[in-house]
Amino acid sequence: MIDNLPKNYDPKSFEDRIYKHWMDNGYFKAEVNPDKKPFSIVLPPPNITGELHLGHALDHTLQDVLIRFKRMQGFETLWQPGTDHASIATEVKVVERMKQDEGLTKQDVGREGFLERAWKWRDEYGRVIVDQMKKIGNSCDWSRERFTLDEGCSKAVTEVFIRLYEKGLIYRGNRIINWCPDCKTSLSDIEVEHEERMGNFWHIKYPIKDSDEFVEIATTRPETMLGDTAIAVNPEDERYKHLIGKTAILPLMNREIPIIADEYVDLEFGTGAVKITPSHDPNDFEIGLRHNLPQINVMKEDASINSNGGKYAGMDRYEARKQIVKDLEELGLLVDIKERNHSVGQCYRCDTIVEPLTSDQWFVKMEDLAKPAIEAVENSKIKFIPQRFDKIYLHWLENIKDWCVSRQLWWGHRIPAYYCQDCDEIVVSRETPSECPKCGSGDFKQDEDVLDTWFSSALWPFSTLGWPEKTKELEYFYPTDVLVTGYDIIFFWVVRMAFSGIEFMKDVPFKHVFVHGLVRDAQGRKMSKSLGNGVDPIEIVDEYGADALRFTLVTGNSPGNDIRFHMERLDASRNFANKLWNATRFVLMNLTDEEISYDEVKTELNIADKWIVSRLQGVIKEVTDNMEKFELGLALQKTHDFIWNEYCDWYIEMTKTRLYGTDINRKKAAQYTLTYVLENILKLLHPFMPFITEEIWQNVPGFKDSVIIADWPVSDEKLIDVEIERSMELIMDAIRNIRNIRAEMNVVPSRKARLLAWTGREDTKDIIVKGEEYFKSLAGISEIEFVSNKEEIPSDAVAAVIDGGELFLPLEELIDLEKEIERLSKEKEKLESEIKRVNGKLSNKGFVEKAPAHLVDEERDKKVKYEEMLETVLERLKTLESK
RNA sequence: GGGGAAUUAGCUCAGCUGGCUAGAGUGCUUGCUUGACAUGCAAGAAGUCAGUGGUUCGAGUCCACUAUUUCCCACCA
Repeated sequence: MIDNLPKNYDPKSFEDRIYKHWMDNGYFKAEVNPDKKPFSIVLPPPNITGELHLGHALDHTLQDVLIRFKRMQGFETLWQPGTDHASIATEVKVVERMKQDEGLTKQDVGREGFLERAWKWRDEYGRVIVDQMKKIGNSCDWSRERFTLDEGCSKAVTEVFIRLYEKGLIYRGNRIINWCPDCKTSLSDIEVEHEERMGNFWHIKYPIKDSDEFVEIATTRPETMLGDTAIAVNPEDERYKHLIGKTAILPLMNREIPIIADEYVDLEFGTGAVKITPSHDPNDFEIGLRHNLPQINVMKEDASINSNGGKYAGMDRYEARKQIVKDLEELGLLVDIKERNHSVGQCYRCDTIVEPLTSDQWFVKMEDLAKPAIEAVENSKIKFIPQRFDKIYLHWLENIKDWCVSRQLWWGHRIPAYYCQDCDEIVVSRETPSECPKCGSGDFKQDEDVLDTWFSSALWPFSTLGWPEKTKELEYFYPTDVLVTGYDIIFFWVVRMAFSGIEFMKDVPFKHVFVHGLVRDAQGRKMSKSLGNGVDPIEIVDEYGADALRFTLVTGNSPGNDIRFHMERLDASRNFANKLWNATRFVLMNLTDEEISYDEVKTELNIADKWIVSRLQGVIKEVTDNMEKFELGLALQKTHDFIWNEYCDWYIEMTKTRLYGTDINRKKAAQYTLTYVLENILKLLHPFMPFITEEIWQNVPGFKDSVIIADWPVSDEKLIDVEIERSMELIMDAIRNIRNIRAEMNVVPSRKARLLAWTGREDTKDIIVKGEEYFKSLAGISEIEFVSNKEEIPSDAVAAVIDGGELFLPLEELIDLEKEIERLSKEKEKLESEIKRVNGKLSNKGFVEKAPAHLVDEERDKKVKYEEMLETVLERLKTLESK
């Protein structure tokens, strides 16, 4: 007897120790190894803005499962970890902290002072994040940890910027962009979140010059009228045709603006006349270009009105709006105020309402880059799982616009563009240029702006492997095998990695994109700080263990779908861990140090041994298939069911008589099989529940090294025995039947009963003989007696009808006739409905002719079986009712 | 305006390419201190697979429409 495990599963007592064991042995380390096939995943680098949440835990668990699976399969696995500097998000946080702790602003401390604080922040949170990932069990190669703002990544960013610039794919221009007045930076289109809101639609009339006429326009943002430079109408609009070419007077500013015709204007919408503000509306901007209209920007960087706004200069944009409406009203130019639902753009980091405005920015030209990225998905070089996401990806890329990549921030990669202070020349270069190619001046100033944070994450799959150097890692591990990420960052990240990888590596960055959903709270709401409904994964690990958390996240989750997180499910997961723990304890308590070989026991293996071994092979095959197809939830569910229902509930119980018996050979067969199956169970479960499987593994004598590096099991066809499985099904079915009778008849568990078996077929008899010991140990049977003539059965016995026979329990005084009739009637109804169903199928000519032969045969077999059983039941009912 | 997803037991969800009597966890009912586990064991009740059509020998699964919920995308001022 080996008794080295405590009675209850206590993850805290071993998880940290196990993780250290893995680290000390270098099991996570990836090497370039030409003798092995590579398998690589890059971790979506978590933002250093804070601590990890359940969404990360899900994302990381899925990756760890895949990596561990492949590692066991013998691949050279690289899970490349790292963190993201998250330019704008982190800058917002650092600014907040600075204000709170020191009462200082960015301007107070200056660029250098700010960056100093930001790096401090990064050191702090970078460490926290890594610690949290370790707690969850992630087997990343920590020796390769990277940061998007480290030296290597920065070098890659500069290189990419320069190469794109030289290719003409990056340009600087004055365009309309999204401006966040709070972060005081430009934003790309996807960094703006649109929300429907109720707002006002102000109808304003503009006087026509040299006329008594007015033209009425409608706007949701009256303050932008300060920058109006035209009025546009549809050229086909009969109402306004006569005004085209005339001049209107812009109220409040008293500026003369032309009335122009443009197809863009919708006759049906609003008044059919549109005020044109090229500097503050993307459509107006386009119209302005078409008609050579001047651009008048009326806002400062905090969105207050600038000197172009006349008497409103200095006012906040909403204050100005109020005043403008009031002034218009006083002038009698405000015609109407209507309520209207319209969409408002907000900054994705601070929720401030974004202003579109014209500004000098850097852009990436997207058309040429998008094309091959579209093709990569179209011809399946990149496959989305589930597939439906390729539509989303394609739609986005097909409608892509140029990407504004400059940000008026400090925390990030500074743009490698230098401006000659003596002429207007721009030089894009790896380092500060010494001489202006145009005027010869040596006086340069680097662009103040930094790059969009996604510019650097786009390079992650190759920048982390050493690009632009031609490293052996890059050669060996690129392209990565699968990218695991949430659907919410397909646009931000997946798309950009795709076109960057294709452009600079001439190959896709990943072959599969395994998409998961968001983790929501029990009510289905997004977890967020402001709602206070976030769950800290580390608290869960402390309370339930990392394995229970991982189990909870993987089960009940299918690709691409959100999951609701119910704390109660953690109990179930923990209970499963405890179950496995105790099953192992049972096995260990019944082992000796002596090693048992297969040859020693092979002639002693009985029906139960052969059954569980056969079933194991089936499970191995199915689970492996599921894993290969990214069906991780299914794989885990099947492993769980096998362990609990088949191994624990049936097989372990079936070994007890032999383990407690005196026949040493029979005992050894059970010990051998228990151990063999346990070993395989631990392997199958390890990717999902790495800690408990490792802890158990190392406590079983004879299990070599660590389960983390054990070979993934391969299903052995030779060990699959359909006949045995069928026999065992019959025995288990009979046992359930007897248990059911005993429960319904309220037979006390301690009361053993004789079993009288009548069998119509020889094979059924054989099976019952083989299962005799299990009827005794699992169904409370004292002895089995076969009868050839039903007349010998006492009339007060209770019957269980099985395939090919009838089992009688003579319970004498305990029998409740009515109850027994009721029970059998239920049985009868069930059989009748089954027979009806089977007959329906078999009498259908189409089914018999077109369905696969084995299915038809199966139905025929069933028909015979059920009809036999029904006959027996009817007979029995007749006997009872005559009493 | 366009696109996607969801709708299966009281609750939370699986159900992969159409083929056993539709499953699990949890909750519920009943009985168990059975020498691994009460974080457990055994037995049980519980489903019109949202609705309507269609394809098929066969539909929870495929197609169309409808309803409800939900997410994403979009420049209608």
